[in-house]
Amino acid sequence: MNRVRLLVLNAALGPLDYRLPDGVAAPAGSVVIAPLGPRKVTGIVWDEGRLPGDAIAFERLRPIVEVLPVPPLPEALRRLIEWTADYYCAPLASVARMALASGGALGGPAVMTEYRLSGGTPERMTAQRLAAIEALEGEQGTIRELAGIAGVSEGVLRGLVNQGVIEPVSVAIDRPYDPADPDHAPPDLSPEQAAVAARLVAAVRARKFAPFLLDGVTGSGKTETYFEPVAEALRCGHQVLVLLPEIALTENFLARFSARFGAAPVLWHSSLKSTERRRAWRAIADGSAQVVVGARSALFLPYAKLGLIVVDEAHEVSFKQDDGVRYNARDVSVMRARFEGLPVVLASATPALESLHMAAQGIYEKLDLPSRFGGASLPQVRLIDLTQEKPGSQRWLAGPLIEGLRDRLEKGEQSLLFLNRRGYAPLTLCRNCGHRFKCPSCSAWLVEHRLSARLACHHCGFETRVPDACPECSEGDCLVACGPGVERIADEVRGLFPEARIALATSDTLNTPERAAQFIAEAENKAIDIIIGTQLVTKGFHFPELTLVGVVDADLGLEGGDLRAAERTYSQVAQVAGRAGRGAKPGEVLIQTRHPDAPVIAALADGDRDAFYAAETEGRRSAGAPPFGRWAAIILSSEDEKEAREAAVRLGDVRPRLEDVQILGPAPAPLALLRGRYRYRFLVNARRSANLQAVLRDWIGSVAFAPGVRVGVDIDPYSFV
DNA sequence: ATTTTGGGCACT
DNA sequence: GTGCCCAAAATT
Repeated sequence: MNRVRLLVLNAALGPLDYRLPDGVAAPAGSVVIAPLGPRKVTGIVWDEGRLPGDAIAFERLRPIVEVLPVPPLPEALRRLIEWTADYYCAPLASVARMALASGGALGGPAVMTEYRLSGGTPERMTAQRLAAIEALEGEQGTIRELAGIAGVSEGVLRGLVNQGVIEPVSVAIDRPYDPADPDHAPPDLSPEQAAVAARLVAAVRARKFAPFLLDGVTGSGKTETYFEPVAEALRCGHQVLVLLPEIALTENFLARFSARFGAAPVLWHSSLKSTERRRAWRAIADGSAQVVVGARSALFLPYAKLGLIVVDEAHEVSFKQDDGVRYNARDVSVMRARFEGLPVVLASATPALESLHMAAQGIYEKLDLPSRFGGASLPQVRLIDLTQEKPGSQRWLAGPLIEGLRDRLEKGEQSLLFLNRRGYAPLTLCRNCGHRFKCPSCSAWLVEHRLSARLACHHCGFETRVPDACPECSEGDCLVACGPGVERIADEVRGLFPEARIALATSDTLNTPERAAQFIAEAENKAIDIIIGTQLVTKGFHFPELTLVGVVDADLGLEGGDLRAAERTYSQVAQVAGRAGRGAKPGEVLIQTRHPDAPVIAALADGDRDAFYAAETEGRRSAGAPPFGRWAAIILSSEDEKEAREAAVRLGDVRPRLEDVQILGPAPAPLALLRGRYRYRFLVNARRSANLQAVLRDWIGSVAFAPGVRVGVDIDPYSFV
């Protein structure tokens, strides 16, 4: 019986049965077009018996329209899609959509028409035609290209096409990628690196599930080390996926990759143009893309013959996707490796507590790189107690930090100031009436950006010009900036050291690969004295002349009190501190704080990572937080405040009463208004004995919500907004 | 999600 | 009866 069950790519529809026309084959995983009412939808043929649904009489089934000319999604990927949907309480269709992330690639190889001589002769020969025929011997290209080669007009060639002297040929638009050579430039590894590399190379050869935690201090050469198993996978003819947290700033990584393998990797990220996306998707699906370097969305692509996954900077919170399907690419990577039977390497200088716990349990194999490459030493860390060393009014740099900057300027060395706050000031108010500038569709202040003369909401992208007068009281020249952003710190540094060459490094200033490359080139050529940056500068950079790192406000990340605040602060500061002293000269790190005794800050000062992890582990254990228990957030949102509140109350009324699941809420979410939607939140804490997902599905499924209400489930939430 | 259907209601 | 609006049902 040629009946197939389709997973249609529409989150609101269940699985649907169709008929396969006689003579049409569509094994599980095939991507097809099916009729749905008057429309057509894309669907994936799913394994028999794995999608629930009542069998419809065969006579009533409509036939599939078309089987698309792409390889069927492999079995391991189908299992991964099922696991992800189940674990993160997301619709299967939403997860499957991520695998088919390129609509354009599904239509088959994109072709264009080129032309070449057919060997015939025209009825009427002219001088120009003769010249063209002689010049084009052995050439092939578009009419425009051939006209250029032959030195005749396009009209002459079109005439020859009409005569059949020049014939059209279809060629694929998507050119193959340059091949990567595993033996292009083998590195000179330290014995420590070589031992780790050898272990990983052996795992690649074995080609079975093997999770590794590569724990290496900043500057230990993790990248060069994991390039060796990448090379081995290439020798075996397998594909490699390298996940990076921020694809925006990969210049440094790409340069190192090209130097090692003699070719650029295949890139995958959300801002690929549709033609690049199609080319990459097809190469990934047919196996010709050897090494894919991508953001988290590259994880669900249909690799034809994957042999290794590397998650670099695996502790990074940006691996947690917070819109659409809320998955953690670090965790899903391990699951993909399990379904595919592959080694997976989680690399980090400050691993997530969960990862260390898995290693301690023997589930992950831990590989250590405890010393810096080339004999460089780890930087000296010193705290500046802001309650003792007070910066001036409307100033944010304390005396010792200013002295440190002056010292480096005099020695011709570089400094880096880190503050994780874009813009000039996080809050603007009117001195006259106290009006505060607030986003119209979020409960958040507007952040002043002087470089663009705008007030911007960092949550929804709302922007407005900085007004001349207060919109509330109409008083002119009355706006006051409150608090510092990196732009304001740059102003302060400029005032202190007018002669210093200063660079702002934020997602606003380094928003294109060209600008990022230029920044890196200038920093490497010592054309910059002081770098002032956000989050963006905490990872990946290697500037040998950088000897001072100043953390402007180490307490910033501790505010808000979310579950991972301490860990995030620790890894952020440790990572940015790791930028110092990577060359021959030793580095120094100055951390400004109002809480020098807080366990995180003290651990950073002492360089005592184990103490921090031990304290954090105990905190997590007593809070029932991962890895000892599990958290989930449920967000109910609606454009109508009352509708959202009523939905939350109704859900709260039918909450399950279970011994091992505790439910807090509903309460207005920390961002009670986001992008024009009012939000209420439940927090769910479950012991490991509970089947958290099943409890949530039953609970939420028992309530019928108003049409305007959206229900979002966030398993293992990171962002608590 | 998108399209079709059908009920209720005002108007001719 | 007819047109119109909105909610509910169906889509395989």
